[in-house]
Amino acid sequence: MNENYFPQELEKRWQKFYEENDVFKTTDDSDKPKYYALSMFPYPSGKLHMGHVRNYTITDVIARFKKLNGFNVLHPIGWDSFGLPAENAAMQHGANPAVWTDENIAYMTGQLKRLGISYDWDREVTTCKEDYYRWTQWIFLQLYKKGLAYKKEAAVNWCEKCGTVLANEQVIDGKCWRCDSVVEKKYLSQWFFKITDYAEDLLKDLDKLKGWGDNVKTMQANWIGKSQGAILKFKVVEKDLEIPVYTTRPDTVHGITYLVVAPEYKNIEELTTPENKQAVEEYRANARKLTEIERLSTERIKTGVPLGTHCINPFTGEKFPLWTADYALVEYGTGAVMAVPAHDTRDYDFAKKYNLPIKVVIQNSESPSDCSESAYVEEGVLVNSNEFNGMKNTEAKKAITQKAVDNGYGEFKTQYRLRDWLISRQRYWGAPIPVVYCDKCGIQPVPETQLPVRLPEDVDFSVVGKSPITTSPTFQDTICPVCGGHARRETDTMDTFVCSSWYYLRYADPHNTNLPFSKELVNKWLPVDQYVGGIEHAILHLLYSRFFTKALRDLGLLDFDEPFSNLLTQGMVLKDGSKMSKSKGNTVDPDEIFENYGADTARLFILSDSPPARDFDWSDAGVEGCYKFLNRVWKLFSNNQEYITLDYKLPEKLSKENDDLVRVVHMAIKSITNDISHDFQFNTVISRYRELTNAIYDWRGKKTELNEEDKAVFSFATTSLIKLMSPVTVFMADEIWKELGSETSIHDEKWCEYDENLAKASSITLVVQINGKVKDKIEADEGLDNDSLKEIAMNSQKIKDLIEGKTIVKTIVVPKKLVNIVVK
RNA sequence: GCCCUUGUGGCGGAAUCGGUAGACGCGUUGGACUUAAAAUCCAAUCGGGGUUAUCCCUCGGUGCCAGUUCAAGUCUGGCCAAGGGCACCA
Repeated sequence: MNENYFPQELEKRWQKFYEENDVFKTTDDSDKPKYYALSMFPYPSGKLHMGHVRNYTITDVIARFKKLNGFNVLHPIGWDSFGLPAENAAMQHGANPAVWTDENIAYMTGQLKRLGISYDWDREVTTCKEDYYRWTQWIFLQLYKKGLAYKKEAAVNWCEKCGTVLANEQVIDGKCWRCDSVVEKKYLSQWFFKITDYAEDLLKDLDKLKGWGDNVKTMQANWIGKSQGAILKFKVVEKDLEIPVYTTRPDTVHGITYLVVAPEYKNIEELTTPENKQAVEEYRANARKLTEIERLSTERIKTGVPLGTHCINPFTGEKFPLWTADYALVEYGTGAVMAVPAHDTRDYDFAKKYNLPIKVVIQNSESPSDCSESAYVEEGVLVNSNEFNGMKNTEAKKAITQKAVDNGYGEFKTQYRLRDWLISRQRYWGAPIPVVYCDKCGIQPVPETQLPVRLPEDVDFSVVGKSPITTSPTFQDTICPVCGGHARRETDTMDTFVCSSWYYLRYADPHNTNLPFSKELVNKWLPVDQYVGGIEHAILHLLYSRFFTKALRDLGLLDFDEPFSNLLTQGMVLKDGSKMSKSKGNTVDPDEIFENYGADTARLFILSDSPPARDFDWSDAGVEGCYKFLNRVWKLFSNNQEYITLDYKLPEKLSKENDDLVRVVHMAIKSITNDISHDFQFNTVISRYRELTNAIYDWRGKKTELNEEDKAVFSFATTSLIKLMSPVTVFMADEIWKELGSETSIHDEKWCEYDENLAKASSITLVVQINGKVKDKIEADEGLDNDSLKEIAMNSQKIKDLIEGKTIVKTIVVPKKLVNIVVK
């Protein structure tokens, strides 16, 4: 064994060995219980960054730990490989996106292997390959048949820079999630998935996700945005029309003083009188020009114009005017709002500005407000509300809605904020949407037998302002599957989030050529036992995947409701207090770390300083410290190889110091096992490695000669240490194991077991408190009962002096730990 | 405005049940080895005060203010700050 640790040489050797011997292959037929560990698959951007390293190392340690504990572990990887960067690179360098993507995948695959992640590469899934995207298209067709995929004209989010539409989830603060440019509204006919059909399911089933953090669950709940209220219908005086509004405050219905429709409201022209037409047209044109950001700004002063027409309040018979204002949103509720200025702050501001009446209908009985200064939005009792006067407003919500239901001008209504998922993209590098447009038959799905609809290669990537796919001379012209006549292919491709919404299912059955996956295999491996990835996917990917799982369940393709039982959202990797990014120039290249210190040091360090869920601050000194520690472990073995054997036998009876070391080992096994299995607290796991190493060094330092008993104890301690470290420092562990004479890999060993009786010190430190303050510490035997502990405490000279002349009120004894004497 | 998360030394962070606050590491300081440096090893390291025959004693201390308790980083109530999410959603 080399005296010194040379990770560069040994890691390369082991990597080659693992690859040649296919050691991480997972079989479907095993008696062992299954465990599915999954990292969010990467976009093949070119190189791994430290966030990847952290993500994959965490999952790898979990996978390896489960394998050592007797599970049949599925730990796959793949590539989320459709998307804009490949296309942009193609435009800039004239390269084909497929070639660019393949090169990146090849390089990053090499990095993952260097990092020592135990993937079953046989199950690798690449979303841009035909054998994958044909099934993405197939799933689209199943959703289409079920009515869950549809095309409609709508105001959609348009990113000019990316040249495509975006889903609501991809618009962050009015800006594109990818390129940060301001998003505009456009009216376009686009493909949607009907995720809103699952709004209630997606919300309700969050309760089933015990293994998810509350932060992610509340983010999803907020996004789904359920609210309960009523639809109330108001007759228009001047026209034979009815305007339905959605409200969560039917209790305030007697306080309506005007009604607002959105500028894009469908009947707005009909509702406008000739005298008001010009002003309304101008207002609407203006509203159209505003960006989403301007329009949604809460600081902006509310504006609007009257339409000239009126509605009747069926509860009071009162007539009130109709207005249009852009604070009413066409896409939420019915696009119309009943305005109760007295009890809604937005309506209040608007009414003040335009001198509209304010009518109080809810009051706090103790301190009535006339709403001359501000709206009263708290709970209270109804006034000016006919038969409902005196009723609590919480009860009135129900009673008033019921009256509307009974009289045919209203209904109870649950409303969600969630919108349908816009999946069309006007881009080349994605899975083509498998439909054609026939001049006679209209929209027709491509028959399953004709899948995949291949991406054309005869395209011009240099075009500006349209998708390269439209430049193909061969792609668009096709034949209608129904009538055989001329048809055009859809040129939009699918959002890459469609591809990533089912990849975790494909891993269960990656080579299936008849179906995306067999029901049997997907039910066997899923749900994912542990999913690990970044918090940035809290809504996007995780919500879409949950939707897909539910939709595929309803299609009869699988039998579970939720795809991911446990979710670990890892924190960001920071350097100097901010997120590592190329623009800030504070990135650390994993290759450099592999080169200088080896992958084991990288793995150890990325787990060592923070718990996985928290942000991790990269420090060069920390890397150095981990490298030193590995050297220390290495030397423990290289300097003592002659005393360490794998087939040692611990004698029954041990000397005191040997017994102590054995106990330290058992304690380490216990705490490491607990820390990994409970919260994946790898930072404390690594602390235990260091403590155990320190304890072994201390023990060794006291011995010049080792007798047979010593050698057995030393062997037990050192081999336990390296086994405990093996999920983290994978190469070093295998190398040392081999040097110790093993024919088989340390990764095929069983996890260390501990004896509860030995996993504690042979003596205890009895803490003696007076009035809750520590006054003395006394070494005592481990097995003493409470009375004996009390006696020991009372016999302490120090304690005797301190309680001299005082009255003992009572004495509390915590078994094996503490005596507290309460004195006056 | 609403919701979630987090507040512990110079720093990252430990601390099953309420029971020794600061494990482990980084950094710093001192020492050993060395011609010297690096590496390595040893020791010290929350703050104030006392005594300094360096071993103790004592007080304070986990964002702030109260409370419960023999005992609170941990439980309860009320605040404050930071990070994140949602938001003219009717």
